[in-house]
Amino acid sequence: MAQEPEPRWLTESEQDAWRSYLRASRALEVSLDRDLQSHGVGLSEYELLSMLSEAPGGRLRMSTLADLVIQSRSRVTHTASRLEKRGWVTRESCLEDRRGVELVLTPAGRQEVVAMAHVHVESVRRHLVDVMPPAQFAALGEAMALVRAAQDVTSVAEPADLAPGS
Amino acid sequence: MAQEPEPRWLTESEQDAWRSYLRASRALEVSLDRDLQSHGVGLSEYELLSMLSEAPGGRLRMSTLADLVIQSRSRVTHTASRLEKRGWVTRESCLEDRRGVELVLTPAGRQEVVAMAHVHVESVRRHLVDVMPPAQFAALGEAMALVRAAQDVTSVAEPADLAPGS
DNA sequence: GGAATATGGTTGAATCTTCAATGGTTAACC
DNA sequence: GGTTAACCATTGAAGATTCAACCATATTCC
Repeated sequence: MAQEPEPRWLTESEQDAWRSYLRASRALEVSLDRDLQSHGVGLSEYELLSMLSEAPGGRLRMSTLADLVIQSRSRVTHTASRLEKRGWVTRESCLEDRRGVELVLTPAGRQEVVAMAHVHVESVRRHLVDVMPPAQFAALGEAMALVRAAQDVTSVAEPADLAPGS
Repeated sequence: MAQEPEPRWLTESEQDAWRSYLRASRALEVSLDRDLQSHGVGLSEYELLSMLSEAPGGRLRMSTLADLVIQSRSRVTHTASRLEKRGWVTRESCLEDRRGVELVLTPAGRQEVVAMAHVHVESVRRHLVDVMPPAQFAALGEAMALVRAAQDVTSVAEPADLAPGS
């Protein structure tokens, strides 16, 4: 309500770095998506299948999955339904917690993920990993790990208070 | 068609860095989006308005805009229509090239962008810039600039041959 | 034990994005 | 000059995502 104080604008070099990040991350996403289209999935669907394939028994609870891939529960529900139609996953209700549902990778699904992984890893190399020296890529990873860590602390007190002024 | 050669899988540390990137970039997008929701726009809409606000005369051709923000022309058309309904932009047909259309920021639109920018820059600082030392952030920017550059060369011969096997 | 609250997941509608097809304009070619 | 090919932007339908409301089960607290 009060007169807004002038924000701390980015310096020119911060601005440059931020723009580079924004544009590159967008372009990267487009490329990775496009390469996966050969298997009829986008990156976010692949991530989901990929997490499943790494989990013991190829099974994971919906909410765990949602947290892992950073997608809303609703989105995971819808995506799971689509993947189920294709015969790549099935749903099973949890034994311990009957509210829960586990998503299970089918044999056909596993076969597909493997095929996708081949395409995907080459894609990630070509568009990201191999475009810079290994040390630089490692540094990129470390910087992004900091970003991720910062997100956590910021949004711990989040699900409840989404209405700053009400 | 031939037996696929085993792909060059990522090493463990490459894998770690890639995962960090993927998760952090997703989480970051969510946070930046959420902070902008207070003004009823997402990051991609803001980007569009922002580009417009920086352009001389607050005007830019649709296709230029699409390239700048890395979105499909169709998406920009639809988004522009929504922004137009809100009174933040108007369309004007080009004088030189009558195929073209220019999107023009209205005074009301400019006022909004300024308000959004205040929120946005603080958001970018909190979630990204200020979570690491300046030198590290600069390095992040440089790495991403390489990614961006690599995209360009990769997709130069792209619009035509999108069907590898047909 | 039982009410109140929190959690897990789904649903359908609204919204946004993608995709393929289209109309209008300009450039290239012969 | 006129045909052909490219480009710009839009359109509408199909597909994906978000949002709010909902049901079922678990947990908390008295």
